[in-house]
Parts: sequence; C-alpha cells; structure tokens
Amino acid sequence: MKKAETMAKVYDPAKAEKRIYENWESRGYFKAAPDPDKKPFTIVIPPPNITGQLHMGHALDNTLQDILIRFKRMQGYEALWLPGTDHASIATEAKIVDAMAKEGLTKDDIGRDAFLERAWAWKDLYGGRIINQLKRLGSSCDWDRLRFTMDEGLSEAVTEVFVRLYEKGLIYRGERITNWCPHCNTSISDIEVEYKELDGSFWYINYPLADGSGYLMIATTRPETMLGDTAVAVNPEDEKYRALVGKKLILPLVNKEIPIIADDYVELGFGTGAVKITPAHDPNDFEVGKRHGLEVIKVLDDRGYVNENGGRYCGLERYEARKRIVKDLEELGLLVKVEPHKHNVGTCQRCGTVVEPMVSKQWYVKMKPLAEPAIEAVRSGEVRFVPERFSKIYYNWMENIQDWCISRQLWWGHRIPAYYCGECGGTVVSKTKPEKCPHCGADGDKLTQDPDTLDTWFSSALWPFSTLGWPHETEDLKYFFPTDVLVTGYDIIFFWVARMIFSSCEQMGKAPFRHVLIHGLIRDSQGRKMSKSLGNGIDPLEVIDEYGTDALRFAITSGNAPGNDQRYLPEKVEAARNFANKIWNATRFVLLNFDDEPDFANVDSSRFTAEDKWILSECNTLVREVTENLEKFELGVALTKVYDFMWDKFCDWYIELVKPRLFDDTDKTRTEAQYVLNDTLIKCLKLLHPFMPFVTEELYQSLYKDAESIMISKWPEYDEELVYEKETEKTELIINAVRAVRNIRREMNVPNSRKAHIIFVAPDENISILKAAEPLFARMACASGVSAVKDKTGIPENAASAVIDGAGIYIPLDELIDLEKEAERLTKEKENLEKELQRVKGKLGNESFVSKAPQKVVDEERAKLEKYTKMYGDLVQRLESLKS
RNA sequence: GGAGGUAUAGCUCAGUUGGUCAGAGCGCACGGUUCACAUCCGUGAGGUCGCGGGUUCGAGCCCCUCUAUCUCCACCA
Repeated sequence: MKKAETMAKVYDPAKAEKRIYENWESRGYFKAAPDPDKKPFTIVIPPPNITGQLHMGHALDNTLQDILIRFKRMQGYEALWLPGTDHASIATEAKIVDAMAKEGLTKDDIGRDAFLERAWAWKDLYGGRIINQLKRLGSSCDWDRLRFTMDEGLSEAVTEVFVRLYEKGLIYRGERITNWCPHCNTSISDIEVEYKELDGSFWYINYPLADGSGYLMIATTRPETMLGDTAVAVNPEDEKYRALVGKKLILPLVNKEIPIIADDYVELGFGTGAVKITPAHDPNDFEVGKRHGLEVIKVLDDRGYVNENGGRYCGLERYEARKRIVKDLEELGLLVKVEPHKHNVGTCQRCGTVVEPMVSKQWYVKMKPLAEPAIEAVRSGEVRFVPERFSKIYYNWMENIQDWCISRQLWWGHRIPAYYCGECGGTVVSKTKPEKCPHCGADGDKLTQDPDTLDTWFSSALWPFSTLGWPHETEDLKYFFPTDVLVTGYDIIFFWVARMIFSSCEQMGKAPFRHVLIHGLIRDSQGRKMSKSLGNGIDPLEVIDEYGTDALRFAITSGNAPGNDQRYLPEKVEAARNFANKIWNATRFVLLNFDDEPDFANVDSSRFTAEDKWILSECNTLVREVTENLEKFELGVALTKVYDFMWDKFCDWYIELVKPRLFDDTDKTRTEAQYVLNDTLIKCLKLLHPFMPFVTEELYQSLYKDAESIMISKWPEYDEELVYEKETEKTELIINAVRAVRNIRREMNVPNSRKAHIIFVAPDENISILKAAEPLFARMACASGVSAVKDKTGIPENAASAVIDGAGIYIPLDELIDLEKEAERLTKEKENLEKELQRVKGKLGNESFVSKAPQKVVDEERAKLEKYTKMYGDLVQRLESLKS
C-alpha cells in the first residue's frame, strides 16, 4: 500500500509532535560538542525564571532561536543552543514568602537555612516545568547542558567576578540613597523601579523662623519625610530669600532648629522657591546634605514605618503618618494649602509597591570604567544590534549610566563573598571564608559573612561564558565562545544585554556575542500588553493544543518587522494551520502519484518539460533568497517567500500543470514530473523546517524511505545550473494565458460546465507552445479545444477576447456574448494599458532618465514599451472590429 | 526635559540595498461537489503609501517641518 493512502486528509499535529520530538531527542540530534572540522554556531538561551510559566514572549523568543539554530545546524555548523534557567532571586523569594504566609509563617520564623531548603525544593518542583514547555515549542536545545544560575559552576563564576571586580576597585560598599521596596524588604537597582503617574498632592507648609519674625513656606509631596528634615534650601540668587540664608527655622512637629541654606539645586521660580531638605530620604537632598555637612536622619524603617527618630509618630505606617502629620499641621495652622498634583512615583517592578528612597549601606558596581569598553564593543561593530536602531537605546543608557546597586536583602541568591571582622571591623572579600582576619589577625570565627545576596542579574550577566565553564579554561569555552547571536526582547536590553556585554568585555576581553537580535512584544488583539492583571494573556500551550506548534511558530514569526511589536490574532494562527495542512496535502498528492517505487535513477533531465525547468529554476531562486534572508536575520521575509512559493507556484501552478502527465501512465515524461515534484517539495520542506519543524519532519519521512531526519539533512544550496530563462518564459506564457481565459469566462459569466474553444493569435515561436498546452487549457481553463494561428483571419466576430504579452486570445461564445459588455471590458483594459504606456513613454522621453539611469533599467523600460505597444495595437484593432 | 518607534486596501500588517513595489492574510462580492486539500479552488472590487516641502532621471523607501499615536529614559521639591 502506498504511504499516501495511509495519510489522513487533514494534518493532525497533536498526533505527530510528541513522537517526533522524542525521536529527535533520543537520537541526540540536539547535542553539540567541539568539533575541529566544523564551525561552531552558538546561542545561549535567555534563561527563563524557575517560577515561570511559558507565555507568548517565551514562545516568540525561543522560536526565533530555534529557527536560527536549526538553519545553521542544517548548514553544517556545530550548532549549540545552550539552555538553562534563572533563579530569579526576588521573584522566587516573593513567591516562597507568599506560600509560607499561607501557612502563617515568615522567613524569620524558620530561619535562613530552612528557607533555602524550601527554595531549592521549589526549584526542583517548578524549575523543570518551563523546560518541558519549551520542548513543546520544538526547541532543539542541548538539554544535557542545562544550567542553572545557582548551580555550582555558575556560583563559582559569580564569586570569581565579584572578587576580581572588588580587587580592581570596581566594586565598593557605600552609604547612599537607594531605592527601597518596603514590601519586598530589600534594596533594588534603579532600573527595577518603574515610574507611574499617580494623583498626589502638593502640601504647602509654613516653617516658622526661629526668631519669630515670620514663616518660610515650603511645598512637598511627601510631608511625612519632614520628620527627617535637617535644613531648608533656597537658591543663592533668589532675592526674595537672600536675607534669610543662615537663619534658623523651627521644624514643626519635631520642634528643632534647622538652618536655611543656599544651594543651586533649588530652582528659581519653581514652587515656593524653598525646599525642605531630607538627606536620608531623597537622592537630591542627600547630595545637598553632603555639600553642606547636614545630618542624615532616617525616619522610616525597612518596612516603611516611622522609626524612633519620628518621635510621637513612631510606629505609624508611612501613609498613616502622612495623614496624621498633615492633620497636626493643619491644627497648628501651619498648613497653608493643598493642591492636587500629578506626579511620577517610583514603584517596585516586582510587586508594584511605591518605592521609598532611603539611605542605606549597599554594595555597588562602579559603572563608568566598565561602560566604556562596552560602548566601544558596539561602536566598533564587534556587537551588532539587529535592528540597528537598538544600539542607540543602548548607547543612551550606557553613556548616562549610574553605579549599579547589587546587594539585596534577600536570602535566595548568591551570597556576597564579603566578611566583616568582629574584632577590628575590617572587611575581607574572598572566594572562601578566610582563616584569619587579614587586617588584625583575628581568628576566622570572628569573621561573619555579609548576609545579603546579589542582584539576580549579576549572575545572568555572566551567562554566555559561565555556562561554558568559565572561570575554567574549558574546551567548550574555547570552541563555542564568543557566541553568535543573542535573541531577546527590547524590554531587557538594560537588564541583561548591556550587563552581559560589559561583564564579558571585562572578564573575557571581548564581547559575548556578535549579534543581538531584538524582537518586540506580542500584544493582545487590541494592541494592549498581555498582563496578568488584565487577564488578556494567551497561553501558548493552549494554542499549540488547538492548532499545533508549527502553526503557532508560523503565526508569530511571519508578517512582522524585526523589533516591532505585533498583535496576536487567532486568525493568523488559523491561517498558519491551514498552510501546514496545505503542504500536508501537497505531499499527499505527490505520494499518491508515485508508483510504488519511483525509480529516479532513470530520470533523464533532457526530458524535463518547460514547467519542470520553470519550477526548478524558481525553486532555485527561492533557495538563494531564503538563505540570504536568514543570514541577515530577515526571518519573516524568508518565511513569507517559502509560503508564497509553496502555495502559489508549487501547488496552484506546478502541480496543476503536471497533472496530465501524472495521470497518464504512458506519458514519456511522467517519471521526470514525479522527480521534479519530489525534488522541489523536499527542498521546500527543508527551507521550511526551521520554522515549522514538526510537519516538515513528518512529511520528509513520508517522502524518503530511509530518511533519518530532516533536521540533520543538508540545507539546499543555490545551483547555477538551474537557471532556465526560456522555459520560464514559456511557462509564464501558459500561466498568463490560463489566467486571461479564466478572467474572460468569469467576466462573461460563463459557467464551468460550458466548455469553449480557445483561439490564440500569436507569433510563430509561441504557436507550438500554446497548441501543445491544449490538455492544460482543457483542464485549467475549461477549453474544449485550442487553436493557435498566426493571424486573425477567420476568427468569429462574436468572440470574447483579451490580449496578453505574447498572444491574443479569442473565445467564440456564440449566444453568450454580450457585445456591449465585451466592448466595455476591452475599453477598460485599453485605458489601463494607455496609462502604463504613458508612464513608460514619459520615462523614456525624459533625456536625463535615459542618460542617467542604469542601462539595465532603461532596457527594461524599452522592452515594456515594445510589449505594451503591441498589446495596445491588438486591443484597438479588436475594439474596432467589435464596433463594426 | 531627552531619545526612539509607528502612520500603506474595511481589519491586522509585509515591503530586505530608491527603478513592475503598490503587496499578503483575513474580511467582502461572485462562481465552483471531476479522484491532494472546502483548513480548498477560481475571478474580482478596495489604497493620490498621515500632511507639506526637499534631494534624485526616478521616493512608500533618503533628508527637513508639521500632525496623530505608542514606547523608553530622566524626573523639580
């Protein structure tokens, strides 16, 4: 029995995908190892969070990577796609804290060790989930190399880098204002703060002068911080206040004296011109305070409650304190007015809580020296952003970079390798706990390690080399590093891409990858960001269940420009599913028309017909273009080309054109048709495989008896032999003729059941071609017969007609013809042609066009002129004879 | 305040180096039960490529102004 007879009429992805994936995996096709005979091609995965669930962003990101990896693997590269997961310290810790809260437990209740035990258990439980979801996407990662940011090797890399940077003076510990999240209870870095515009108020408050001579009015959006005020500042140029500088104010509610100082920071003409200075809770005020030697008084604790410095407000939550303070000021008559005020408030990226700027002692990475080589790496072209415009965003950030706060008051993460001596108070940074304090010689047990952990991005910044074995000089590292492409969304350029680049420049002396392929977001059908709170997220796994992985992959990688956001539309997936089904049926057709054992050994290329050579040549062009597009990361363009070729050229034309030969057992070129069908289809499947791995594999296996797998088959190559201009012209003549006939019949409302004779009036060289195509016209254009003649004598008057390049077409329709309608139709045609002619004539009549445009373009225009003139002449004649 | 994106058919979007580039899918109209596929086939209608300038022999594509819209960064108490 033929294979095709066992194929269902409709492709069922659910049946195939699991089996195929397991086969790939068990045969070890995803594995990569250094091979001196091959060139490496490496991608490291953006490690998903262990707490993560696959979402559309992952689907897109990983599909793109898989396309590149599969393409390169087929091209003969040693293609490594290195997978892994990220411990995501703050996100994971928050989840575990939440889970514990349900049991009525807090971190402090169970202690650090027990907490970490829970965290690891969590990782074991959920860390694998996302991996299995990635597999359902068809991801061809080398799973044997699965890494985790907190596994032993990567932790070693983290410590190594920390110590190196510290020893170089690029990591320091300092007391500064940091963004503090009172909910997560940790410091966070600048980029972890998201600004949201919120409705707030401006409170205008009178601070009494100490000498009782009046008041100084200030305005604030955070009245509770006044508890920590240690001065009021005015601009030194401000005439209004010049006399007050140096005088004292009584800080209301606290009742202590604070000075009036002059500082440029205060902007003339804004607000009241006087600014309360709270060095402990505002970055600008902190700087002012430093300049003026002001006392730094912290009035809030880590949880956002007023502390003992807040006097009678001590113990109040910050917003509760705000209310009370405003009320008290009002009672004292010091509150002048309240104005509504919209302002941007920093919130915690993770939990959304309003961030409190607070002075605290944290570890920082000094960024300026690290940024410079990282900027240079992009400027020199060592790293290229695709699309290029994202390098601007990168520069913009890198050139204005602030020091990076890397310590977190969390437990889940890499512990900071710093030790403090209980004897002398000295600090030691060391890969392992020192036996003695190097400062005072105190015994090792006097040394206590910093309780804090590192920002999760500190470890992911090392990902491209830590996963390959660094700091050890491994074979993998030598072979696979630097990696080739990093694929990620633009939302993560600062968090990750930039940090990988400077970390790699610093540690490896070169950039970690050559290309950064940036993609956009997948939004909902209305263009909104998919989010949990909106509940508008689409689960890729559900889409896969319904339409298949290939359909999803197709839908999200076609029809959008690199770096642009796209909307998720179910219709798109549906169209993609239909395409998978289309090629399924095309293959089924090809197989149905094979003999049991098609013997391609006997194929004689001299027996190839015009349409054979046409499709071979078109397919050859396709191979070249798709390969070029993929090399340039123009994935969507590449995919569209394969789609158009397969559906339009291959299915709608080539298959239809060869049907007469296939259905006729005695046809002398039948084997050649079978061969070309097979050859073209296989090339197409290969070109399509990176995008739609499952269906292409399934079909490839059907076509090839002993095929191992399409994913390790050889990528098609452009063949200079396969260029057939003459045959292409011939075939296009047939195609255009068929189209024209169909058009006429449709316009004339001729039912398909009514067959009609077709008369072609054509130059000698086309006569035999058209005549020979009689069976095709019969099949494809409802022809009862075809004649091809040199001139119009003898053509019945009541014929519908059309003019194409290379032939006049006449269809005698007797009673069916409506002469007026026919004339109308031809007049429309004529007008269109006139327009074209005018355009071409105008161009060629323009002397500067003829002299300045490339010869090729001019020649093309001349050929057009000739063609159109001929067609126009024919049309005019036809119209005239109609009228008479 | 700074930077960037987008504006093309009713809808969602392509358009790779300026020269058949005015396209696709969906939708719409009309017609198709012959043996690959109705998840299909065929035919067709629909756009002065946001406005206005400029460069060029030639611009959807390059430059400038403007309008609309989105995003990122910074953030004045």
